[in-house]
Amino acid sequence: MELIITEKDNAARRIADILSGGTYDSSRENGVNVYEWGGKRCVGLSGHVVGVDFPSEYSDWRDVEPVELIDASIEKTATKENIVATLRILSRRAERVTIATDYDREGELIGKEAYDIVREVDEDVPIRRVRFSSITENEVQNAFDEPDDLDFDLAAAGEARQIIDLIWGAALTRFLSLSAGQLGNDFISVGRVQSPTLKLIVDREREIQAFDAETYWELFGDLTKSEEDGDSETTFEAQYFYRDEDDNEAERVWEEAAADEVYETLSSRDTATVVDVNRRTRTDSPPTPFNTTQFIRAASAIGYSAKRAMSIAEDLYTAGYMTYPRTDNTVYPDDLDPEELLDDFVGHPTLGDSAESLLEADEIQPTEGDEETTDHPPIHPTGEIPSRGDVSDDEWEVFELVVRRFYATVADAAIWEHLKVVAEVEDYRLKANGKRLVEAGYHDVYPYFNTSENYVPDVETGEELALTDVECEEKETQPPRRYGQSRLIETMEDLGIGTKSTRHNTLEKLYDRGYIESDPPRPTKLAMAVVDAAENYADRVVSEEMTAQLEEDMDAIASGEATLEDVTDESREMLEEIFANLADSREEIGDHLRKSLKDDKRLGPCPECGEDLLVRQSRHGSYFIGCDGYPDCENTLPLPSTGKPLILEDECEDHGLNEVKMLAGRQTFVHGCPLCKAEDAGEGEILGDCPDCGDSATTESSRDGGGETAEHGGELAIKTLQSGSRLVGCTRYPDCEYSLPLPRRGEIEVTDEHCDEHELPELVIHSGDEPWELGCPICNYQEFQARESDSGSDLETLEGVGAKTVEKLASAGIESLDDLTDADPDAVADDVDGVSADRVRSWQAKA
DNA sequence: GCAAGGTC
Repeated sequence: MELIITEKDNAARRIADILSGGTYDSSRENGVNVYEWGGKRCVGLSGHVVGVDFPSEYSDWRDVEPVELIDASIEKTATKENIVATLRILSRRAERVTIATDYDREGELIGKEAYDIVREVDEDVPIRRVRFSSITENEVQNAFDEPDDLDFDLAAAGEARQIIDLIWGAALTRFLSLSAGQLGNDFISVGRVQSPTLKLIVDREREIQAFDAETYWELFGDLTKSEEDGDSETTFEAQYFYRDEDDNEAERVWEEAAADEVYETLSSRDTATVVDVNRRTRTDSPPTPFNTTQFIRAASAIGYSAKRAMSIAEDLYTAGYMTYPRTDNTVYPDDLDPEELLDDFVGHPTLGDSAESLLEADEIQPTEGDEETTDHPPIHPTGEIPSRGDVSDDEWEVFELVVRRFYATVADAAIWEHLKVVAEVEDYRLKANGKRLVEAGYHDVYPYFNTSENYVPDVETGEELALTDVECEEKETQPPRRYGQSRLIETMEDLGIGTKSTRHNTLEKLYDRGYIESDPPRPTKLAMAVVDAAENYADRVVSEEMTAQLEEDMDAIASGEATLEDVTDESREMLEEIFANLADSREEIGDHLRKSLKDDKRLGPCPECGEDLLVRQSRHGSYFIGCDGYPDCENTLPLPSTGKPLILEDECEDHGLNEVKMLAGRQTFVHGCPLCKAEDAGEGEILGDCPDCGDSATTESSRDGGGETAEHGGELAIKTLQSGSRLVGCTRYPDCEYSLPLPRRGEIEVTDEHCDEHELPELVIHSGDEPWELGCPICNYQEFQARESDSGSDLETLEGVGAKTVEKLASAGIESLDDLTDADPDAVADDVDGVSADRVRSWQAKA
């Protein structure tokens, strides 16, 4: 029996299909698909099925000095146990093993990992390697006709990367996290790829912060050509320009006096003389085939985030509509026949016309990009077309983009005609740039690029044009723009950091770690501090140089010029040096990081004590705003219970607090100034005297001869607790614990109507469509208690048991705590929907 | 609970 191992299930199935001529049987072992035919079995891994890590004695961050990780041993452990187990079982019965993982460095390492697993089971079984760059009949057959051996040097190059990434990443991450006391979920991470990416964002932010706007002026005027018939005329806009010291054309005038002078001259005249007409045609070549980065860029131009674009591409790939979405290749393989692929679209209601028009060309010659790799073909449609009902609108839109990009790569160039007209008024010149799309070429089949024209009429040198509407606009230079996600991914590719499969994930990681926010991403104070610290003490890890050097070293290992040990030893030494310098600065770095973490949570001054108001999280995970002066100042403000708060740059004019946005995926919304919101919600509003300790109560007790509490008379106010729940409580809390419950959601309106009995205002809750009249909070609470005692059940005294659950339990014959303690938990779980046996046991324990 | 790289 021959065992064929591929990198992923999808590849296993397609190879089985090709080699068996479609006659394979499939079965599942340990949840892993196995394809079988004529003495062969084919199984797909899921990328890496083993990973590197330190032995368990290093796993407690506080017990281990980060520097110790540098020389710690490194283990390989199974990360996909079911797949590893399946591989072991299948290897036992194999007489030959063929490794058919992807044809790139990481594929070689994944192949080596499979090799090691097979070797543990069988020392002697022959193991060979096949390589193909696309899973097509030809390529796969050829690869299996000419099998090769695993390239252990290439795999070792990949292993060196794993080791270096782990040691540097883990040691520095732990150092920063420990120095700032940020453990658990909020650790401060550093890595060879994420940190240089973060530095890109931080550097741009520094430029923006250091930017000083400068004022300049630009002048415009309308030129009009009257046609010969005298009836029609054409007006177009022209802009003033001059020659700067380097003899380049410049439009911006930096001095107001100079701008005024030009303005005066231009507006005093009503004609301008054409002094130059320049006409040229420009060829606009069709775009090259999609690699991952260019695909993400194009998808982002039509509104998809990098993450969303990749996720849709993944789905379309799995469904068989397009090729593998993770590729660096921009050159179609020889065995892609463009005509054949176009044929697949002929007759399609929306995609057919373009395909048919492309097929009319005499010769079809696809464009090529600069990068030709062996791993996968550029992203292109497979020729399988989903029906509109099979895919979502988003999926269809992305699919159409991929199809049309393929169309574009086999289409003709477009031709533009540019017409530049220069007209003179005394010594001042005005220019107009016209452009016209003469041949639409590929734009006809790929409508994603801007093809807007700017019409400038045909004029001749010496012609007089009417000059009107001269304007002088005062403008300011703008700071550089933040990188957008797709621009970042492109820049990462240019710098050689990350891979086609990981770049978009790296951005997600930076969001998750609290380093960047919003889109385009803006770095947090923490991010600025982390980059600062790394620049000062470990600048290698925030520089793309580290990757460039690593690539060189990996090439040396792959070619046999160096060994894995040479490279990793040298890397360890460099990190040792870094730690030698870090040792004395631990506290200083920690202080800076901690301060920055606080800055990221700061909203502004507390209105009660002047310290800072900070976003905090309760033990239950809900967010609220608390004062940095706590426990001296107990001021808190509520935040909505949905989403994660993001502090915006905008400040509230009334309170000087930053506004807050709640991030909750599609339900994201701007909450605004939390103090305004709290005031709107009636927060802190005094409703009346406290019945337990207020004036009216005191009056009664004074009749009894007491009365010493008169000056401390408590009042009832609306309060929001840290957990987000609201209540009417006494202002003398904690001395007086009187409280009444309020609903968790909705805005509370305090009306002018008062309850006769309790002299408290009636409340109305606004949530959803219908306002709900809660009435006097005391009456409301009394009614609630009455209902509860009516239900006659003591079950509701259990934590987490509401009226609905009581009803459900009653229908199963459980009407009291006694019934519950006698019941069999499993039987209750069977009878009552949404109640587990464990939950019943926990009730029984409490009861 | 660390990295980056595969894959889902």
